[in-house]
Amino acid sequence: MEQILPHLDSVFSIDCVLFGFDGKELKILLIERNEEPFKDWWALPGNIVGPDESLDQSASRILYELTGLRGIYMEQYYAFGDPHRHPQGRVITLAYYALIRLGGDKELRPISTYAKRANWLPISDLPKLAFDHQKIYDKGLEKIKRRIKHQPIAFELLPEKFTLTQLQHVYELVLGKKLDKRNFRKKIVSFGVLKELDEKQKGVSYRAATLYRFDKRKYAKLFGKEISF
Amino acid sequence: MEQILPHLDSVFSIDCVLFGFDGKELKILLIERNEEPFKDWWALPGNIVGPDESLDQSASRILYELTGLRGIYMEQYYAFGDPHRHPQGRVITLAYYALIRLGGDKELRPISTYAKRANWLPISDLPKLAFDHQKIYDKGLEKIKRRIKHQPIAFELLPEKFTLTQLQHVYELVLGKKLDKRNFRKKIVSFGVLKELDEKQKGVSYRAATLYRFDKRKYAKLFGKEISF
DNA sequence: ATATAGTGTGTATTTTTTACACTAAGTAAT
DNA sequence: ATTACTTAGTGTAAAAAATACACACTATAT
Repeated sequence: MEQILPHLDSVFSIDCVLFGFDGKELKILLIERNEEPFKDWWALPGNIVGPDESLDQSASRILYELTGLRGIYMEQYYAFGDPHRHPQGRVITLAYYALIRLGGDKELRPISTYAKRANWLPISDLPKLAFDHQKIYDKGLEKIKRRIKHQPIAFELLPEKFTLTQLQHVYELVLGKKLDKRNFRKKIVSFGVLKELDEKQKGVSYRAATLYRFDKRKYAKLFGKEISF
Repeated sequence: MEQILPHLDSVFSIDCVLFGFDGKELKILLIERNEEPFKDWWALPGNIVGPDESLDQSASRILYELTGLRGIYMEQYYAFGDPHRHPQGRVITLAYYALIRLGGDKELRPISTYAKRANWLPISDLPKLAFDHQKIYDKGLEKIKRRIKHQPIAFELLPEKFTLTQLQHVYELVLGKKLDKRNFRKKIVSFGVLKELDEKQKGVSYRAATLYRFDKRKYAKLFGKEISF
């Protein structure tokens, strides 16, 4: 950390807080750095914005390179630019978040060349993070807490077909509090973005719950409108 | 516009959407550019971030240089970085907004060296703006519309002492719709951030309204909590 | 058949939101 | 001093939304 490092010209990067849900816990994707500075530390995946990329494009590319995923709802939420946040020079980083369903059908291939490894770690037990990444993560969590109350983004964390209990679980994890089952169902159904399927959950050793799908058409109409949790 | 301009290295700037309220209209501060590109166009006031400035510091400095104001609530709300948004090179700009009371006690001195002049123009009748500034402004307006519903920021647009009617007027302008007087008063008072003064409005040719002040201590307690309009 | 574990449902109460109209107070003009 | 004018300031009833709360059902495993 204290060794002499080359100076960089002013550059901008994008760091992603990828929230993932595996059915049980909320996790974020972290990489273990293989290079100075902060060698061997855990850090948010991120990269430099290319000279001819738009910011959103760049974020999508970075997400793709790190996870193999495409078509994920991502949103820029803040710029971090403390002059000393990066020891090698002035690097302003734009923070994006994404919500991702883990496990199940598609496997992720979080391969990044500049990292020793990548891993989904539960947010309940995060290691110390490189740079100001703790701050970036904190603000990201705060953002989705706020946003999940007003916009239907929770579905992004779930597989295509899900049960209402799973959906409630997501809300409870993100908001950090228990919700009443009956009231939750009443409300979420009243938004009208869920489609009840003729299908039941499988592989459980108890009464199987009805599966729901997220209705994109109705979602499109609702988007922009205020909903409230 | 089509002449050859020097190429800039990657840089970041800050552009401010300064919303001002003069008692009647919502306005924003614009400057008329005196240099290429977009010479003679109206543009949002903005500037390059200095090498040793934090972003918020930089935003405060820029606001100060452009208006002479200090201690104004400002917030970064988005980064705009289309690769071709600036004809001279890749310039990512961080958008900040501020809410400002116009007229009254302190006069603004919106002096900027690189501009022919600066002017507060009503948002109901804006000229064509340079660069992607229309987009930046649009998103800023959208942001404060959303924020004014959930956080007590409307006061920033009013003088220290104000009437409830004035406050309602601000809400109506920002939200773009009429509100019911009685319901508005009930609600705004119930938030508990207003202090009723023993003082009346002066200089009006009708019954003078009671003045209110914004109670900063209660505000501090409320801040972070959700309120809802 | 029985134990187990999660599913799925309704109602009464409280709180919040909405809709709505007149009197009071001060100023200006005559 | 009367009158006209303009905005301030107030309450209630109805509707809608949020909350609190408990038990029977169903599928599986043993």
